[in-house]
Amino acid sequence: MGDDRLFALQRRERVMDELRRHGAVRVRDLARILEVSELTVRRDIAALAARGLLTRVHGGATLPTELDPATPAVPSRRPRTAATAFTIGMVVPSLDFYWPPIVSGARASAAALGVHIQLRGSSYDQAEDRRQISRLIAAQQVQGLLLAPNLEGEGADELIDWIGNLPVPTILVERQTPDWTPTPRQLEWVRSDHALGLETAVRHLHEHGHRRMGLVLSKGSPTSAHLSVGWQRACADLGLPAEFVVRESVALDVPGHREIISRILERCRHHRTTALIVHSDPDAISIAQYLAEQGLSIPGDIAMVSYDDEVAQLAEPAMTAVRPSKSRVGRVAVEMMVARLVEGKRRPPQRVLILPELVIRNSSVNSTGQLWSAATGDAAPYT
Amino acid sequence: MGDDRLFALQRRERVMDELRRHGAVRVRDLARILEVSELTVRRDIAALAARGLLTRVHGGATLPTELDPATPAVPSRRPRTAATAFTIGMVVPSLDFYWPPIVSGARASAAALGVHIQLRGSSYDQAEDRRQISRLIAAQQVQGLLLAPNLEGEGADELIDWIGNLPVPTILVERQTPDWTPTPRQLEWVRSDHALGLETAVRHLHEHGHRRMGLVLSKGSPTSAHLSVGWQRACADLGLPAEFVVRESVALDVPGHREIISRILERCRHHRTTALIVHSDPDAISIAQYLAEQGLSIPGDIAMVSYDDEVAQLAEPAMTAVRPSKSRVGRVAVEMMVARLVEGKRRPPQRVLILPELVIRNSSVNSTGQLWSAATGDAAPYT
DNA sequence: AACCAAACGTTCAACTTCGAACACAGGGAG
DNA sequence: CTCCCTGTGTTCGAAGTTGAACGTTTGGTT
Repeated sequence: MGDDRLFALQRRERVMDELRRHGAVRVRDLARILEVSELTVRRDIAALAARGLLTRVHGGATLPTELDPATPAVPSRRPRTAATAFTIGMVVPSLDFYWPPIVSGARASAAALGVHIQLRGSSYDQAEDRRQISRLIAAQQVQGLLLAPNLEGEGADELIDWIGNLPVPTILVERQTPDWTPTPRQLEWVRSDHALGLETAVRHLHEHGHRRMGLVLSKGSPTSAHLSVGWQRACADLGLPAEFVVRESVALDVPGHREIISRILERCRHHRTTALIVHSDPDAISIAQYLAEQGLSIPGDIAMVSYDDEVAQLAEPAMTAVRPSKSRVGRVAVEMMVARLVEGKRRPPQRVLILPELVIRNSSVNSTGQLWSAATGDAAPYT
Repeated sequence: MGDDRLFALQRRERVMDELRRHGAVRVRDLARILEVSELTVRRDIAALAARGLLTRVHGGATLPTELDPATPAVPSRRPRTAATAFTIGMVVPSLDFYWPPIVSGARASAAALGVHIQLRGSSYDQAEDRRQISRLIAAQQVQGLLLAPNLEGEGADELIDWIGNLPVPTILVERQTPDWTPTPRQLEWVRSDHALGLETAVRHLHEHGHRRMGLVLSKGSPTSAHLSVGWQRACADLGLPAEFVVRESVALDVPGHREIISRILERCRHHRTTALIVHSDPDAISIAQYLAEQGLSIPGDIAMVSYDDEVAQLAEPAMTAVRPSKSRVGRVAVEMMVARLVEGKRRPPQRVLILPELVIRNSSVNSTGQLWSAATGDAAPYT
């Protein structure tokens, strides 16, 4: 095709381009610029308007607007279900550990917004992640994907690239990409700010006089990396030694957990450590139980803060814990996806951090302090 | 006849905008501002009133009210979630530079959600920030605050602490605190990811073969710090020299801008620089103009990318630009605040990054590339 | 209560834009 | 090669938009 005329589709793309640049376009101007008749331009505009990409006005078109007289004045009752009832695919690495609150938050939000969720469990394995995602795509049933693939190890970059080129929009959940991704659009994500959560714990203990702390991390959890970052940052800021880190699971069901805990306490004595931050409630409870057996008091001899707050309140004494709001992560993920599906490419990519809360109970400050803290808790700035 | 008159729909948007800004409008004033007859304004107002977007009154119109005699007593009106009609205070450092799109995004979102916005202009000065914020608090009229204080220089930490202890919830807009803040709750914020935006520009130029680039930053803009971060990061990742950075404003209204530009081009020649990224469209346009005068072609001799995309499309050639969606920042800020006000303390703090888009025009790749880009644009993952 | 100026609505006219009908060109399938 | 479909252009009556003129209503003032 030797002539420089554009294909219809290209021309419409240019119309949208002009529109985005100027906010409004005039049929007459477009006809001149594109070197086609005004009627053709009108037909283009009509086609684009039919897809809701712009709003027709007498003489041209503007960016889509609520004032569009073509859309019914009062959508009145249900702006919800009318929205073509989206189905969102969700692939999480585990269905019985860490993820249930996230999934349930997502489900609740989906129900409220009138969309469906197709859930797939994967393992913490990239090949399995891909298989599950491919199946969802192949079924042609989902308009968007919430993913939590394994991004550690070798194939991470390639996997990110693959995800970014899937034919439906994707949002990563509890995962973070490098800032810049080589994908057509920058990937979106929503995750808990675990680093900040851990920092909050360290500073809480620091405020109550502790100067030597230890950190016990669950082995093999993707959360550990973030916790480690927060630990380093907090210790650096506060001028604390950051070397006391143990990477061992010590929950009651781990064989040999008593020996590991015993070694940890050995280190505590040696370093004069007065506080421990423990990832995962079961591990914290296990340590608390061992301490009790040894006749050591919490928080008198050792203060403890647990990270996760699933069952921390069941410990004896009730355990101060950092609580990342997992259900909120699921909820925000669904809300973001619905917004993306409704608004399409007009919506710029977003990335959201959900900040964990510190729930102060009795394992970190003695109960008089607890009372005080509860009192001021109620007097917090707003309700 | 370059008809610069607005379309009817745009005019009506302006009417709604004025209305949101002032709470009420007069037919006479609108006719003068919009440069149409009063009759036309009346017709617009009548049309908007018919959709329930405003209430007609003798002489003009006001925001919709239940007292509107035109509306029947049937409560089948819009989704007036405003059972409690929140008022949100907003303090921005400037009312005529950078901030108007953010404010207007916030206003539109507020109107959609049925809340009011009280706007205060400050300067880029902490004392003035405090005064404006204090006034809003003292008036007892606002239930929440969107703030963009100056957090550079001495008193930043103290100011953050002060803000965190205000008696109403606050959200920072286009500002970021240190990760951890010593406030009762961690501060929330929403901001453009300018660093990522700049990184996108660098990588775009890198993809098209440029290996030596320069960065021109507006002097004294709070955005510059972020841009500098993105520049360092991108150059480090790509293995490019990162030393060519100029911190001078070179817009046409800066005295001596020609000398500065001339020195910049001198450096370009010396370093064999083939691409420039320029913060702020006016500065980029100014440089483009100078290049044209010198007989240098864009992008042939020097490729250019502008940062901000306010007027980049008006340059000759139309300028490739990074566009941070400012209106979206305002919109998300209001949505976050309303969510916070509705949900109270149950809602964990959130922090949101809005990612800028790269708008590829003709100053960075030659126009054959444009055709290609338009064609593949249609094949984008989703619509 | 009477009055007046401003605001409003109706009607008509000038002008612009829209779209239906028909004609024509070009590429792909049979 | 022909047929057919899609996309495009021209013409012309229909429909939409705006503003001037003028009579009517409204809100406030004397």
